[in-house]
Amino acid sequence: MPRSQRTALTREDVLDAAANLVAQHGPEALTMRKLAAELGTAVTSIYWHVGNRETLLEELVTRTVREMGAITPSGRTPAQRVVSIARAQRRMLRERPHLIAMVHERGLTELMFLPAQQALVHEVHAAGLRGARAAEAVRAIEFHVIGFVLVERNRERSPVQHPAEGDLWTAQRADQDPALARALAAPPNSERLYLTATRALVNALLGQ
Amino acid sequence: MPRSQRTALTREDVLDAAANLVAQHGPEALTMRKLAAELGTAVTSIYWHVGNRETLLEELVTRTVREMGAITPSGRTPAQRVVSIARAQRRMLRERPHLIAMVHERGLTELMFLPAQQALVHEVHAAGLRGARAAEAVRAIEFHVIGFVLVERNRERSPVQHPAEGDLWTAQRADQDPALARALAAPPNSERLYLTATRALVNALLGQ
DNA sequence: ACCTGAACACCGTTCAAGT
DNA sequence: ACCTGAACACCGTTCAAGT
Repeated sequence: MPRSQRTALTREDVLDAAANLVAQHGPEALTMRKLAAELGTAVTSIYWHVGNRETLLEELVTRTVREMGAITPSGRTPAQRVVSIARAQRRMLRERPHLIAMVHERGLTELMFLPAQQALVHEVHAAGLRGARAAEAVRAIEFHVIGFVLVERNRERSPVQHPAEGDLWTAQRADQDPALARALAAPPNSERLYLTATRALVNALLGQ
Repeated sequence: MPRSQRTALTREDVLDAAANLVAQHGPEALTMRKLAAELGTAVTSIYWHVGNRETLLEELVTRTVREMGAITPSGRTPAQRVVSIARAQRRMLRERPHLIAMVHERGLTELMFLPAQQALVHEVHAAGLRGARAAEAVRAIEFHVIGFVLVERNRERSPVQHPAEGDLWTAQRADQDPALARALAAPPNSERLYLTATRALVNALLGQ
């Protein structure tokens, strides 16, 4: 949908159109020529507004980092509140896969997670951890959350597996445990797995 | 270093040169023209041997998957052996960052991890878990290992953080805990963090 | 201040032609 | 069976020129 010709092209117009392209089809779909076509202008006017492709992407990343912020923990115990933070983060991350991937690539994950990190510090403190030990717990949780979402995304994007998942697991291979073989042959229930793993880790770290 | 002109170019020559380029500078450094220059041939002879760029990368990925295999757990208890598997995997993954990233992108992580997965099943079984519960434990550990390495890589590749890490954390923000603030301001000790997090998770999952 | 087309140096890929 | 150069359709970017 080309933009109305009535008003002059603005930097915001360019950024919005670019964000749209990236959100829908990923950064590789953002070519300067496609973007120009989308906006109904010459390729070169884009350069006037945003410099070049790299700074354009950079700007989209900065926007995303700014947007990710509000964290409101819920639950009675510190452990429950930490788990609620972890779940909220996963949800937010999964809503913007392409943009988040770009934030990752540019090494701004840390900055993006600062608000959540502060909330985690608060909870870990409430659970009685202090100093270096508290810091390690916070980081272990952060790595877990981000790592899980990365792995999850990865699996979802993946094309058909070379050997289909089911073929890899037979009862013989699973030490004669057919139920185990069946469970490993099926795709994992990420929601449930995330909750189990998060709870296990948090409980172990907070020592409860 | 251009290859000797004495013998005919083989498919292996092409793959080796490509693997070198990718291992050193990442897949974006692999252009057909650079590769041809490296091999001292015309761009188009590469096509005769390997089809096109995509199948060339595909072949490198297949090689990498094949190479990652041998896992020999060590330790007395199942929990210790699981931790030893997790550590070995992290080491192997960190040795081939670019190639591993390509395996991830193509969704072959699962296949690559099958041998390790079988070892994990064995240990989880030895710890007394069965059926769906055992499967979930295995998967939680796998997600943890892969996720951790992904996050770690991510942080290492990252350029200078927009606000330097130290600036983000002051004692006020850390609930009046200077030691905590100091720990969060410094870059994490990944080795130690990995061990702590892995042990916490494994112990919680195996119920020991 | 904003927009334009032409031109440049790169890509991956195809193809007809050579040996 | 293997290799070649020419040509095509794409890129991002620069620049002098327009209004």
